[in-house]
Amino acid sequence: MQISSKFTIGVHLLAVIEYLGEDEKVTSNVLAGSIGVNPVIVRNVMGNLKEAGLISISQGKSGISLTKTPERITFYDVYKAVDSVNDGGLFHFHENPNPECPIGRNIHKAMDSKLDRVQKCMEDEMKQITLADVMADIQSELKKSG
Amino acid sequence: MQISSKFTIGVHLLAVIEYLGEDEKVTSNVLAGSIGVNPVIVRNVMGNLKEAGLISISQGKSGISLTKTPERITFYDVYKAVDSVNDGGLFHFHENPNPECPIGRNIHKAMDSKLDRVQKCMEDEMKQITLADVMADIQSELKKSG
DNA sequence: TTGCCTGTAATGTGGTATATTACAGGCAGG
DNA sequence: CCTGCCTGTAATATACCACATTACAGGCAA
Repeated sequence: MQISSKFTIGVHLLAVIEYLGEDEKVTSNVLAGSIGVNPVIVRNVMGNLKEAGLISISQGKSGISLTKTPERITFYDVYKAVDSVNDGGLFHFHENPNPECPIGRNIHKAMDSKLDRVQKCMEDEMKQITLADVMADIQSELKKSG
Repeated sequence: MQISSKFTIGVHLLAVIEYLGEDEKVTSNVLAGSIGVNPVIVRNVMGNLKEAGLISISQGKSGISLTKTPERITFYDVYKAVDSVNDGGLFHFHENPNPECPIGRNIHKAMDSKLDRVQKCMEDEMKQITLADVMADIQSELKKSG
């Protein structure tokens, strides 16, 4: 299993908006071209990011733009915005443990808090990484390879 | 997306072995009965755990038993044993970023190390949680509700 | 008012998780 | 020795989900 590519698509999308945003009109087709996925996927992710208040969308000259500075947009923001992990949580628990069995009856209670702890740890780490970090790495790559 | 239930099945399975192991012969059918999944799934997970050196399997009186104490079996051990996350990593990266685009050309390099960091953080947390912790919670639940 | 752009629905498709059946091989215990 | 349960594993079915694709309605801008 893997976390949906909507997450990396979301980050990519924000990076392009930040990079081109000032000079060029950014549309879902431009974004789809850079990301290499269907424009409809982009529009859906765009919608998620807009709902989450990370971008604003207009059809005017500006097109799509960030509502915050890259320093204030974290991986966690994007991850939550695009619903990378559904309500059931990161871990898929087997659904029919046997209530007749002492273990089966209690395994959920015994494990849930621990799994939450693991998931929260991952999410906290995502809060530490920002779009600005990604932009910095991209800039340094661009400087290297021209 | 979610991490395969093979992981929680694996932990459940180990818990049952630890709980019944001394008194009763534990077979894949017994385990499947407690876990509520098909015996073949159990046998596959059993195979994974055996390869990882967490359990030993015999057809004798003892049936299946742990090779380590519960204190020395971590969530991470089980997670790795059952291949919860495939080689591509926890995050599914979109596969065709456009090399013509300065962002598309560098997004992978810019994000990969950060995503690895997040995944590693999760895995490190899993190393902190042992089968003994789960058994303790189950025991305390059993004490409560009889 | 014309044209691009977004929003969204409907449908297709491939991949993956789990279930299920079937059967070969092996060790255990009588 | 041989019978029977148990493991290991392959083959197949099914259901679900991610992503692709087409289509079209509505809106804002020039």
